[in-house]
Amino acid sequence: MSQNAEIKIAIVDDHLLFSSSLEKLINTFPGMSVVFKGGNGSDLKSAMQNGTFDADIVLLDINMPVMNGYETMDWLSRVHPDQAVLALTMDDDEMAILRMIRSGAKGYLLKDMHPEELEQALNEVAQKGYYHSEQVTRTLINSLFQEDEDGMLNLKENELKFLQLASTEMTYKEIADVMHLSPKTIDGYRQDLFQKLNVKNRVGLVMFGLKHNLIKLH
Amino acid sequence: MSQNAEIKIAIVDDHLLFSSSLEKLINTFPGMSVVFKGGNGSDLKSAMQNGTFDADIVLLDINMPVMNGYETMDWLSRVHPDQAVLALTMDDDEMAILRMIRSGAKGYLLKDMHPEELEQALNEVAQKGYYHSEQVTRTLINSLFQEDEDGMLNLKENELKFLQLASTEMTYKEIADVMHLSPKTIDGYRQDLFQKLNVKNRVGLVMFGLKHNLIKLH
DNA sequence: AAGGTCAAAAGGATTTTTCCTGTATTGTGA
DNA sequence: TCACAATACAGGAAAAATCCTTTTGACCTT
Repeated sequence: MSQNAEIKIAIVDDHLLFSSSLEKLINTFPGMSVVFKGGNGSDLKSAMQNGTFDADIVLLDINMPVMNGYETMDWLSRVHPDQAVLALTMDDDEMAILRMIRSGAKGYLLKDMHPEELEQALNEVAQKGYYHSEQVTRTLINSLFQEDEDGMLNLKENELKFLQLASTEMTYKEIADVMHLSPKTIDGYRQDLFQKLNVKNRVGLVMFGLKHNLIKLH
Repeated sequence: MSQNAEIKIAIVDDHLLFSSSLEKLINTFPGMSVVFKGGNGSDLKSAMQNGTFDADIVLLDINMPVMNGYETMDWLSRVHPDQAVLALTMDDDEMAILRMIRSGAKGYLLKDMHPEELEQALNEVAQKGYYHSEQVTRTLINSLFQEDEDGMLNLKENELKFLQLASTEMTYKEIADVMHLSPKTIDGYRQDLFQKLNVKNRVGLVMFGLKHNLIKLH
């Protein structure tokens, strides 16, 4: 992206009204234009695989159906590690921010930000390669002082799956069946997670999972 | 609002990026313009009490801090019953829709709608006084065939309080203490709610409460 | 080969949740 | 006043969840 060329933006967000509106807004920013809109990660993936895709910056929503922001970010950092991506979401949840940054996002934006800040963010990413708002920076610094926060992110495959099943009405025995594991193993996961996430019971587990977007509201 | 005058729109949404973007979009619709933006119900209330407010249609988000869509709608239908309001939100939750319609909203829009549909909705409300998308209409018709849906809304004071406490890590005995009731009474509430809401256990209760905005994510 | 780590699983016990049925009290309309 | 519904509460028991400690087997390191 040379200094004088237009900055080309892609928007990936399942709320059509939002992405269409955002497109209008961005098109009013000098030197920028929206060249792609998609409703989920799969749309973006298809476009990139078609070869028709050519955006400098991807604005990526986190909460989407089909292929959400995390999955999309993971895929991008594997297949197109140089693609600049700005995560764009409603909540300033600490783990969500950390997870996206870790997966290679160049910045993290909140939907209640000021439009001017968006313009600034897009320009900075185009020039400097990254952008972090005060808000996000504060969150990141915060996390440095929480040594245990680290353990929270690192849920293993099975622990995450269990966590998600724990938010259904299944008994642990039924969860064990579904996961093809012994009820005693499930009990082990449960116990580990209680300690790791600092909760007292299954309800605490569910609330934690929802708060940190590990569980969807079925 | 005469036939040839501009339709004046107010947007109430806590996500500044969204409301600013939406403003740009709406301003591209012929014969419409945004005359007010607010971040929550209180902003709207202040503006209307100042007398400076003059919008034909209010686009009202439901999930907002400080004064949310429900509270705002209730206030509006008391103090300004003739103000046309379109609820605008992310989720197509049945109870949310019913609650807004009941409070007097002229229509219910989803944030993943097509921009053209928004234009159509705004025009219809300006002319006919109401707008209901197929999606919402379907939901409403649906609710007619669910006789018990009504019972869902009608949670008694204590049942609601219990439901909210059930989403904490307290045991039922502790909940009983907090509510100054016998554990056996709490057990009664639990049993009634399980049946009324058609869930199997406490996790189901919590998920139901969250889905229908009876419980907040602490 | 010995030692260490890790995931899966088990034994065994306690607490909590869940279920079903039944009672006492109170207010309310016929 | 009597019947009825609603609410708070109780007894008793089965099922599920929770807790704590150990074992097993696979894999890796030294």
